[in-house]
Amino acid sequence: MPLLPFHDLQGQSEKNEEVLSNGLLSNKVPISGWREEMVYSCCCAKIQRETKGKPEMIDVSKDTFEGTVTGCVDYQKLLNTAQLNAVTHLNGPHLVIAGAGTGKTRTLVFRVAYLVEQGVDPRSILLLTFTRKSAQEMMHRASRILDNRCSRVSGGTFHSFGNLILRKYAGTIGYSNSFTILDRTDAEEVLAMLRTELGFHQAKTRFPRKDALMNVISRSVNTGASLAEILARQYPQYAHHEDNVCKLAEEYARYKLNKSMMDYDDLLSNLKRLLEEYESVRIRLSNTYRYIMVDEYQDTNRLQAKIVQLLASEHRNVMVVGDDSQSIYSFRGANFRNIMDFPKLFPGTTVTTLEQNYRSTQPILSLTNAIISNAREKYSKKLFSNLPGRQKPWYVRPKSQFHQAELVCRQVREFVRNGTPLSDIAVLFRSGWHSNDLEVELAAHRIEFVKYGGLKFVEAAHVKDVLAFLRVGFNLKDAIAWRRVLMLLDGVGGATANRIIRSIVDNGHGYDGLASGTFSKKKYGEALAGLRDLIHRMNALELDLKDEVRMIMDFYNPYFEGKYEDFESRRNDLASLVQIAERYDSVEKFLSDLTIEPPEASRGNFPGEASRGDRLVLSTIHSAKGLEWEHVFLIHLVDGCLPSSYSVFNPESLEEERRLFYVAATRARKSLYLIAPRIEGGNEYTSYGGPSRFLFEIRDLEKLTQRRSAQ
DNA sequence: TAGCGGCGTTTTTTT
DNA sequence: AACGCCGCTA
Repeated sequence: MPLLPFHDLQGQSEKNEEVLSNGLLSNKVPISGWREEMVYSCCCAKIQRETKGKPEMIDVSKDTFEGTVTGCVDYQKLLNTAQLNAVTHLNGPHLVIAGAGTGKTRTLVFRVAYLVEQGVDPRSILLLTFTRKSAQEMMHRASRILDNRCSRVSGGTFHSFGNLILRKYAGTIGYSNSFTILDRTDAEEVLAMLRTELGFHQAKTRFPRKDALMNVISRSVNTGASLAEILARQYPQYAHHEDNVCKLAEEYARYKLNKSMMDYDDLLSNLKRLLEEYESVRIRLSNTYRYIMVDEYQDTNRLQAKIVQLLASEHRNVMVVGDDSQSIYSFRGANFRNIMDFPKLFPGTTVTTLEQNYRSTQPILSLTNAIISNAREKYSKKLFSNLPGRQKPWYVRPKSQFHQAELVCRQVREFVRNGTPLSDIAVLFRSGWHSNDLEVELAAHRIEFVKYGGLKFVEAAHVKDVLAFLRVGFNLKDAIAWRRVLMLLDGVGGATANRIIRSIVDNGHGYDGLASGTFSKKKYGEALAGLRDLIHRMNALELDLKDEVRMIMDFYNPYFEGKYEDFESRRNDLASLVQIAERYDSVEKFLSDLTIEPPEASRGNFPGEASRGDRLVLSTIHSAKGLEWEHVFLIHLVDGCLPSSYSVFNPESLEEERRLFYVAATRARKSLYLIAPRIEGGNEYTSYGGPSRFLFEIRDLEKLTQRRSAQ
């Protein structure tokens, strides 16, 4: 079953529960749960509880607690002073600066429980997190501390929240509520089309490429800076195209509105516009969500901050949590200074700083402190740990990438032999493809793994093909999906696709435009008729989504086999897609979820059930955010990889690369491997070969790490 | 004019 | 693996 992140409050207030204007419930409903009957015996990792007479062991190592049979959660015993201070903060703005591993999530989880225990309606708590998964996990953990009421908290990402609200209020801002969502590639495609249509591509001097255009426009939306400013700062070589870039941006906005499409940024900017321009909506939403919490606040941008401010306008109950040292999303317009500006946005903010680390041993912490101490700008926190363990991080320099892979495989096996589950070991790297050679080696050693980050399976061409069929059925005007579908047909290229789309969308013929006389005589006429038939069948009946997808697969199959040489291996992804579709009953939710919050595993891993097994974790550092493992390998610690060669000419992005290194190293609980292979084949631009400059700059590297030969 | 296949280049990170 | 560029063919 798809876990839908938000519970919608409107009209759902339950009997016996009246939500008062302060967000508290007037009647506390007696909880029917295990809490009253549990017999507990608490130890470090497990407690035994008894539900209706059946004993059951549950692992609460992350949220160990000692409840009393009748009473409440004993917060004082379970939290340190700083955490307790944040958790029991009730009203007004509050900022939590939480260093890596200091119990940030734990604090949020307990605060949810605390609020609920104080009688706050869980549905009026809005928990905005970086991924849907972390929201779910937090609610789950809160449910275990208190009871099931906690699972009714509203939670998810800014984008999914935007989608939820906009599906309801699209009409208010002049949009159709059956809008489709463009992912990054789709959005760039639109820009490329418009650029050609406006004739900008044949300018005397080179006009920006589609990805650069998207960067500029997106950055402007997310930071509030003008296109001109961003062009001047980031792309001075295109500054003279300013007028046309502005025209293109306007055209792009108009196009999306006309065609009922929103890109990722629109989910935020339209939400902001809705809240800003329609007071009654703002008041209603603000009264619905009386307690707002934002996780990973260091990675939010100005637009998101503004949304939080508007949502909180009626009560100012906002708690944000973050760590400026872990800000790694500046390419999305985030700025670590945002977190420091929070008190300015909300005068009267109180602050808690969490400094005791509960994750890593002191030797690991000493190294990570040394890494971040080289940051140009930071707000000082001094992390300390009381965890036992004297093992220093290892520093290894294998002879080649191959030796690096060998080393990891061997060491992983060793850990497994000593009883560590594979899933408690991770290999982290800067870019998706850095693990390519390792993946081959792992397969040879028969070590199973899941990979996070890099090319996601929803981004694979064949999966996008299938989704495009659903999209044109859902939103007739989705020209990008039309293009994709039409160009599958023999004899149809970009130009013909455009003509057909014009007939469907602009001439108002609708789906019957596919069968118009001009096209039916062409060699693709028959294929078009088949397509029209498919869409009619899809939309006419009350079909299950699953059946729609099956029909699409049947139609698509011959094109699929013709288009991809390796179609046999790609078929797995399509099977996964069908599996996921089975969990949904609405096309809209299926499409939105896949676009906004796709299954996080990459292509080739079966998303969903299959990924639950005990597997080694491979992940980009970005995707490893917020997670931790017993043993962590950091591979490709080579200049040009980390820091990325793209960042080395810009001091600010270089600083961010250092924070990335810091985030990666702070994921480890017991052991950490820094691996810097000698890499052949670098050029003067990438400057591959040497160990990362971030290693050289650590003053006591020799003391803080142990050298180890790769053999 | 449009479609299409071949070839070389290039890969940051993500909602 | 995907994109841009080029030249061949209908």
